[in-house]
Amino acid sequence: MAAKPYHHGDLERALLDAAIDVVRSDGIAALSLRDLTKAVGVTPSAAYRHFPSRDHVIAAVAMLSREDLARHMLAARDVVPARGSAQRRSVARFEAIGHAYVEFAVAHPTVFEAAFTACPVQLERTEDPRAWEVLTSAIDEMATVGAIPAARRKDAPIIAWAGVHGLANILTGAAVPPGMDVDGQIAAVVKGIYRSIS
Amino acid sequence: MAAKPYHHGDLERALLDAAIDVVRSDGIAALSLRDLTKAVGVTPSAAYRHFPSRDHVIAAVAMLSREDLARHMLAARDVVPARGSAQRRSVARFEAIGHAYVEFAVAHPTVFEAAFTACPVQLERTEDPRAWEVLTSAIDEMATVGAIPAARRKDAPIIAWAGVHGLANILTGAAVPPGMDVDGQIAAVVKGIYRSIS
DNA sequence: CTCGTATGTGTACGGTGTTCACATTATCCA
DNA sequence: TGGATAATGTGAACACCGTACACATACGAG
Repeated sequence: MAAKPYHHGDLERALLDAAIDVVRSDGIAALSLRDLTKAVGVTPSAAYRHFPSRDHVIAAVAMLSREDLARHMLAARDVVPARGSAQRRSVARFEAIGHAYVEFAVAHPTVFEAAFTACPVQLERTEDPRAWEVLTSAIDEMATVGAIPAARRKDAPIIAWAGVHGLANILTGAAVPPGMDVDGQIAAVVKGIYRSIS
Repeated sequence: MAAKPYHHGDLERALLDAAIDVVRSDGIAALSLRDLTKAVGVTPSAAYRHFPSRDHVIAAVAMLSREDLARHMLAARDVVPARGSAQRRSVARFEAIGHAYVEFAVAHPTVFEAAFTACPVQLERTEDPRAWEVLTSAIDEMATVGAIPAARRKDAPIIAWAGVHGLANILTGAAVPPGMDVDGQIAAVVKGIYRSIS
């Protein structure tokens, strides 16, 4: 094995992995190109062979974080038991998705923050799962099965999205008193959303 | 008049004003101490006589932005006509507050972003209006007048807050298609919130 | 009037993103 | 197989940033 090959092999992937580590532990604001390249054992300039600017790597980890969130939602949805009526089951799947959204944010606040960070650079989107589509498809399920009235179907996605996204932002914000019943508030909001669209 | 007095007079206020201007035009991320002090006509070090660090001025403009938002909500609430039943009126005031919250975010996205920016420094709060209290007091109004059932009063604040805050975050985020009916979505969410808590 | 204190200046340090000429390695084509 | 050519990493440099510290200046109380 060569002690230090001149070429790294897959520097882009290594930089993104290091970036995700930084985001997980210290948040997206602590992301520095120089630290990343140092962690990977490479010169700062080397990063520019793979990313046009720091904003582009931020955009990349934001997209990866969003996919991570979407995967958590899918996993939570697919784990609800297939018992009960079709209506009750579709509602249970929808509520599982809502819980997963907020719980992911509470469990990994820095990743959630990174996922929706406002970055001046836009990335062409991939084919990976997106949270919005997971949520709307669950709503479509409820609609076709009759768990929510057809008249509510049009506004249901934005109502549901706003509810879970808002709660997630609030709970990941600074001022969350230690004694607060987080699970209770999540349940209240998710139930409230269903009440609003049914 | 002295051309350039050695002492500025009220540098703290001047720095905050300049900071608010920067946030309004370029967002909180573009806030630089050196730019601020240059705009005011003073040396960078001078800022440290009034703020311990850049994070403290960010925290200060965040607080000012939140107060700005709260004032908009109050103004919108106090402008609803005093006609109709007490119940209808309390609901109209509540809905006006919700609309004002989201519309402020859409009209001044950079200020809204600054208002809820996660800053590592905490400021002791002032006696100025706070959005959360404006919203909960409107809910209390509805409850005492009978516009919403007493059983829903406990969870109503977090449901309402999550809804408007989430929608505001979504609409100020990057991907808002140009043809989207923003006003329609605001109305849908505000109506949905009331449906959820009534 | 004088002295202490508040406020602004000048200079400097370490860190950052970014650029560019150059060195090195991989790849492909004759 | 060998040699051009593209891909990738290096090193030094630039401009900018937040911050610290010694010093200069102005205000206010006694």
